[in-house]
Amino acid sequence: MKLKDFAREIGLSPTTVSRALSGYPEVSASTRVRVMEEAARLGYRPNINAVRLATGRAGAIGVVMTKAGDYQFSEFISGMADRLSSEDTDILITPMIGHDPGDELQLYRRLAESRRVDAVVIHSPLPNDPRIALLDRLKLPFIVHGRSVTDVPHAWLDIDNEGAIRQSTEHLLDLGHKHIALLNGREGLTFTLDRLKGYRQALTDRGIPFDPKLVSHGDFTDEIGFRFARSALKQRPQPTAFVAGSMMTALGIYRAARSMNLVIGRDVSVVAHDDVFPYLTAENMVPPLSTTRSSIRAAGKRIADLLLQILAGQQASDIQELWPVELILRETSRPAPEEASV
Amino acid sequence: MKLKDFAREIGLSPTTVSRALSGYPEVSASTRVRVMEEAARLGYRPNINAVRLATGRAGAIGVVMTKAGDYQFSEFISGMADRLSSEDTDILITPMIGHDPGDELQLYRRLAESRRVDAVVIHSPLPNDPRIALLDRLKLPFIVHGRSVTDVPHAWLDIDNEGAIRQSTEHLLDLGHKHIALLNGREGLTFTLDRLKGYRQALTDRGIPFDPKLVSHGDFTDEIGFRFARSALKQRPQPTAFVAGSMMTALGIYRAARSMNLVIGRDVSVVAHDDVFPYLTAENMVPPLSTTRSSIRAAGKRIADLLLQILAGQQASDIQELWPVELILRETSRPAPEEASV
DNA sequence: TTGAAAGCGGTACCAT
DNA sequence: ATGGTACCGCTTTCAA
Repeated sequence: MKLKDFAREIGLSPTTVSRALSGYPEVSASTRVRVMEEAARLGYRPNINAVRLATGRAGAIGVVMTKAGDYQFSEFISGMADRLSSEDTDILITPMIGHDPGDELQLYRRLAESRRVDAVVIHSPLPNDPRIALLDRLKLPFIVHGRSVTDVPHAWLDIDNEGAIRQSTEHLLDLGHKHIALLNGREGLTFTLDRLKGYRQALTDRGIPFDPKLVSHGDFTDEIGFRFARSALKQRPQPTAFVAGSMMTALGIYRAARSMNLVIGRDVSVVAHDDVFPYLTAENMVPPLSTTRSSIRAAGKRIADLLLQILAGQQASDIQELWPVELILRETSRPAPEEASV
Repeated sequence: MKLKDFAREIGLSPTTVSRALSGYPEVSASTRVRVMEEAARLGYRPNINAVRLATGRAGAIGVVMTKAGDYQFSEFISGMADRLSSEDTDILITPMIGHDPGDELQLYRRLAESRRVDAVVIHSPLPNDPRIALLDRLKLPFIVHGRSVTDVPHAWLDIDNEGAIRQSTEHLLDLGHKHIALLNGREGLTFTLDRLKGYRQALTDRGIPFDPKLVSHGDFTDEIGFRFARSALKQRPQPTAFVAGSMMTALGIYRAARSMNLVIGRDVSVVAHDDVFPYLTAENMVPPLSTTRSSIRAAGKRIADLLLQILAGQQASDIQELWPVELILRETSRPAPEEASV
């Protein structure tokens, strides 16, 4: 059933029906109620494509699937979905084509040109991220999940990566650890740099020298955690503690320690960052893992909310949220073992 | 730039331009080439919403996010995205509202009515799944990832769950295990029933009695794996092997065994089903995990492909794919320990 | 092979 | 408060 038929059916003009259904103020309350009831009864629904063509709105928020196999992705999306379920806005997943950084820019360009999304989310920004400059130029509204360093004013939401890692490192230093390894994210990303900053700051404050051999970069996989932890644990002096970027890398560290007959929480301390996943929880690990915690699901939810605000006219450059991160002590951060002669 | 302007610009009618760009046969080759070149040069792109209104196509495939925190979700979506990146078809994630089964049906109804997707994917079907009957009635094309048991003819793609678990169980029986526990999926789902069937079949074939206390149901989380494994390992006779539904439950079993000072691969054997995740791989576990393997990413890719075929006119009821599952032996499936006096 | 014009199903301006 | 109607930008029938 189309608007015209429906309107005729209930003896009103298409205009009035459209207004009643869209919540315009100039319709009388009684008419509105009647229209809504009739619509429900007769099962009338506006054709979404017609609405979009007429209004110019796409009714969707775009998310580019940057790379395969990011296990944080679904939690984030799920958070967005949570917020958007009450709106008439969908999430549009656009596959990343090719592998060059240039391909990704091309993708955003096409997304903007095809007008199939009203706004997009940018993940894992670089300092001075070219996507930000591009979207600003294309005038496609966006919000950055994470932070960049750029002159282009824009909306962003980030967790306090620097503070989180500083806290973790300080906590381990408090426990007497002198050789603390850091499993950082992919090189070049802003959050990776922020984490390094937090780590170095904590060391500097205590007068502990920075040793680049104790820092690694890479994706958050169990594999990379395992490899780096093993090689780090073979160094002398042996590190007595790890600050891990994610739950997956922490799993790798556990595995590496076991493979070398070291006991987590006794020989080796670990603090990891936990994005909070329903299927793998820090308190359930053996031993329970000390973490800095920040829900990526909550971030997705809030980001959807902020985008809706931007689309409603809110100034994007006014939106900047830095979320604090909570350090939760469990059983993997323990006093450093006595200095052994190695 | 709109079609009209573009057409005027290059001295042709909108009709011809439209046809040239959409690959209609009646346009002369030279005209087509010229139009395409000019379009690229002048940056003309059809407005997607206008196309959709005119054609009635939504240009998107819908996926309902059934529940939060499914770590398989992003791999599957990523596979779909892979196939769709060359098409003008997006993936639309629709958040699940509410928690009743009825809410989900309502959601599909709205999805169909709003015509914002051309087709949908159904996950985790029940035998005789009501969603299938509904979509069939609503005439919204769909494919089932998994299988149902229904009179409604429909497209589906599934892995051979029964065969996979039968193989795993037989393998463990071959190794002399007599008490094999099964960590199955959520109760009532078709794949859960299929897996149980495979397990029981293998036992029956060897004349081993079925013990319901050795079977558990639930989500694929580390937590559930841990809990069930611990309680199973406290039973007498103690199970000497586990067939696990997922990598996450396998992690839980590893953890449970360690917490009871049992050694995986010696005291306790494990075979798990692996959906293949880039961030957590069976060969990297300690010890490397024997698995039945089937890529969920490949399934997503193929499902997108099949949906495109259906949208192109292929008969949905002709599409039924059952994927075999490969058993890969690593170090966690070993001969049963000598019968101990307990 | 090309073009004119009537849809597709709404929204929103301008009247009343 | 309600209605008439010109768009929104493309596709597709029909005619040439």
